[in-house]
Amino acid sequence: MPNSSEEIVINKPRRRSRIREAHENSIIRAAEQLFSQNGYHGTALETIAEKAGMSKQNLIYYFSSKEILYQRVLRNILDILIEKMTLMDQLGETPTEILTNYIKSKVEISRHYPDASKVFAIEIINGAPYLKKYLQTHLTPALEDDVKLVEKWMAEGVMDKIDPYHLFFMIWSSTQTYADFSSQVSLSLGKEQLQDKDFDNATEFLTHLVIKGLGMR
Amino acid sequence: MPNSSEEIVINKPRRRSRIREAHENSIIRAAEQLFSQNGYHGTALETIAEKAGMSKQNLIYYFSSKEILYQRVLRNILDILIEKMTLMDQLGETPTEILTNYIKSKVEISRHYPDASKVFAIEIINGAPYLKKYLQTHLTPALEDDVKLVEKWMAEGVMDKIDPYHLFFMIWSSTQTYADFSSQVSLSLGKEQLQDKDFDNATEFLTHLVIKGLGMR
DNA sequence: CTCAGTCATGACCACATGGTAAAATAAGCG
DNA sequence: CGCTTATTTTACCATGTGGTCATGACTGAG
Repeated sequence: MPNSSEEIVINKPRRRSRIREAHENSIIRAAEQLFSQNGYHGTALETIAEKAGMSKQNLIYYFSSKEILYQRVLRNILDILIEKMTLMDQLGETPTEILTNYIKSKVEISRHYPDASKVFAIEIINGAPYLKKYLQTHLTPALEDDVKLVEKWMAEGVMDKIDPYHLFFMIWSSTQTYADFSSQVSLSLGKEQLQDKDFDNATEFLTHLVIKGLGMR
Repeated sequence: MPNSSEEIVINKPRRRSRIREAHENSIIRAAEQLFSQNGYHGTALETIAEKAGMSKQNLIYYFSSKEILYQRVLRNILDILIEKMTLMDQLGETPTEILTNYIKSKVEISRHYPDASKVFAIEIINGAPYLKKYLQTHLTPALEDDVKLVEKWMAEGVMDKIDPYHLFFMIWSSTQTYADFSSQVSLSLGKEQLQDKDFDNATEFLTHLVIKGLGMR
């Protein structure tokens, strides 16, 4: 139980000021967008600062180095991805429902966090220098669990016997493509930008393909 | 009709010397690898030159600017991609055979040109600043033809009625992922590097999924 | 009011890097 | 050999940019 207020307040509570919170957010948003368009080295701190509405020096006040800012951007999207990355976390009773919701979740991420998703993708393409360790400790174990679950389903005869790993690779890639390769996708569809309807169509198609392709239901 | 030989030979034939050919090749190889790992801005000309075994100034002698070199790298992989990009070009009599070979071709590209594929991917992620026009004039029309072919198959009842565009997006993304996201894939599989067997498994899985998922055969 | 800590700006610099200019050397060819 | 063209090297520079330093302005709690 807390003591009387004036007691051992050695470390000042130093609450995150509202200004700091707001500015860090706008910096991260700006950084996501610029990093995703021009890459890490192709983006100048001054450009980010400008987009976030402040001076470069002020930006450095909030993020003491470019690398730290970059890692923060990566970390942000990773938290989102990890959270929805596991089959277990999906609502649904039957395997079909679970898989359906899994696909849906991943398309949603592409729809709502396209810039961050692109930064993540580039990082992976570059060989995941910053993320390798984190992926090993967080993503891989979660994937193992999911694989086991799928194998259980296969043993129970509710789906075809296939290589579960490649199933996940396929779902990851074909859902993320609506963020990462959106320029190619929208170009192919003859649109300036992807609409909600397009994401829905994607979800529907992928669900159909996976469920039927695995002989489920 | 040509006159006697010594007359108007203003433009010398100037055949591509063997040295030039060889050096340009090694430069492009080095550039592919470095661009794919560090991006355009993250790669110094001097680093490329070093990897190609020559001085920076000599590299500039062969490629007069960094941008020109980059476009050449892009152009190279694009030519390969475009060549195999169309369903029409696939061998095979039946729709099933054609689709199977299509998937196989695309996985082969990921297997054999991983670096170039990554450079291409990053370019698309960045919004395809250099490629937009080229994609519009070359890729989109080819895709349209393929879509029409698939629609014909659907009309003939040999496959389920689905959105053909998303089918192609799915095939593109899930085959390219074995090049672009190879670091994540190999990490997930617990390997240092992908083996031939992994590519074969991927092909087999994707083929199964697509053929069965579309109700073909 | 005041004053510590937060926020913001201007001046500046070290350094990497793309690119130029010119001179030197090697290769092909009559 | 002698001459032209192709290749390579040496020296150099202009620019962009990440980051430091010192200083000033603002703000809220006591």
